[in-house]
Amino acid sequence: MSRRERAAGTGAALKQAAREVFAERGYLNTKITDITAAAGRATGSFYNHFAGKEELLEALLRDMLAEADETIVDVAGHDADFSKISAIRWHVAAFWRFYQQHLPEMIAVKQAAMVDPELGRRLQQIMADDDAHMIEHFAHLPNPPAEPLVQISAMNALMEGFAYTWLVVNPANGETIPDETAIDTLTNLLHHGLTGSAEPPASA
Amino acid sequence: MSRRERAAGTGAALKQAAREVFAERGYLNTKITDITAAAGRATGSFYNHFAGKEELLEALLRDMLAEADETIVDVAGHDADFSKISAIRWHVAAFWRFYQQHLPEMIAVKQAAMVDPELGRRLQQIMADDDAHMIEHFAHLPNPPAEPLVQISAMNALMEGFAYTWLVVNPANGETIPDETAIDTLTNLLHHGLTGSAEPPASA
DNA sequence: TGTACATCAGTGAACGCGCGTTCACTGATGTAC
DNA sequence: TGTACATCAGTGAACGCGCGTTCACTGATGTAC
Repeated sequence: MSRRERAAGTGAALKQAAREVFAERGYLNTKITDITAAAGRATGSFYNHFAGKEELLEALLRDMLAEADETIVDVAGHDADFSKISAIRWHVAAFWRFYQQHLPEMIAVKQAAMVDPELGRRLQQIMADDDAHMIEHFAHLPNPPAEPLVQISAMNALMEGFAYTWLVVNPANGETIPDETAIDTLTNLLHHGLTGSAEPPASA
Repeated sequence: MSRRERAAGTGAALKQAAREVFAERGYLNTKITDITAAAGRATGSFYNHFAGKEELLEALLRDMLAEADETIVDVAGHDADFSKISAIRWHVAAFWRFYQQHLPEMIAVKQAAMVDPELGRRLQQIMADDDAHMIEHFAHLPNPPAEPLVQISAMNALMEGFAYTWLVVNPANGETIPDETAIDTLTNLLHHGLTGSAEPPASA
């Protein structure tokens, strides 16, 4: 095995170990030695690969976004017309799946941003693309909101907070929710809430 | 000045200083010496009053809840019928005001619970009363939700996340929102979202 | 009311733990000739 | 292909900083007589 391969392997092992340990006890409660121990490496090895915990997190986020960019090719089913409940459900489901797949990163980012506002600001920059994407969707609503950014922040607050509650906090206490219930709940709230819908209730 | 008075004064000064400094740089980033310095006392004085930062936070929360119990007497305008938008608005406005008034505690609790799940669980216990209160409100809806606790968690996620964004994060970047816009946005989303309303859009 | 001792809130320097970070060392891979 | 040296990933003990916590001391209030 070449040096490069070995180093790449250790780097990957550290990242994978970090994901596990972040999911288990959170980002802020994780020590460097927790990560190296979980990866089965010596303490000092960590610094051959990352300048610190924050840089490792940034690497994880880069991986995540790179993967997301690849996956986004299969956007079959994407529909920009948010007046249709199916379009909203599609976005909600995509978000829910993404959050599940990247639970360690979601937890870590939330905790890190809370302690380091500068990081929070940088993340906001990255997410601005998504916001722009959402604004377009809002254009299809029967009565488009006067301040779409406020609507979007509400939408994000709802989805992220709900996902954090039901995919992080409650499971730790043994409470879970079926994916379908979660997606239905969010979809319903957003559909009626955003459209100010005149449709009849979904279920009698 | 008697000893008791002096001690009470220092205790109050420490709590007040903690509130200021929590609001300014957050709970997790606050050192004991930050609090004592802001209160104009010596480091050691802190431990005459609190066993540590967490106990101080608990004292702040007790104060907050005690105050809330007193204030709750003026519940004029309270209406349990959540099918009416005015009832929802009243609750949203009360929440928004409460969050503003207790910003330091809200920030601190959010951060502390994130690092200490046990504290999170205890807070959940305390908030269970509010949830029960909300469930009653849901009974008035035209189509009461099958799982009210899920609805409530969504409602809480939305309100808390939105308040945190617009009262903590965004103001730190110079972005603010008028209270009325915030309350309108939340009210609208919840009203239509919860009722699955058949009412016409609020604004043409 | 006055005096002598006890108690206590407050002080801030010093202590010590936890943990991030470093560094001299090892053994294996890469390179030069 | 073989040998000698260079480089580098990995190791883990040791170092040192930051910060929570302690503690001997001070001066003022409380108590006893």
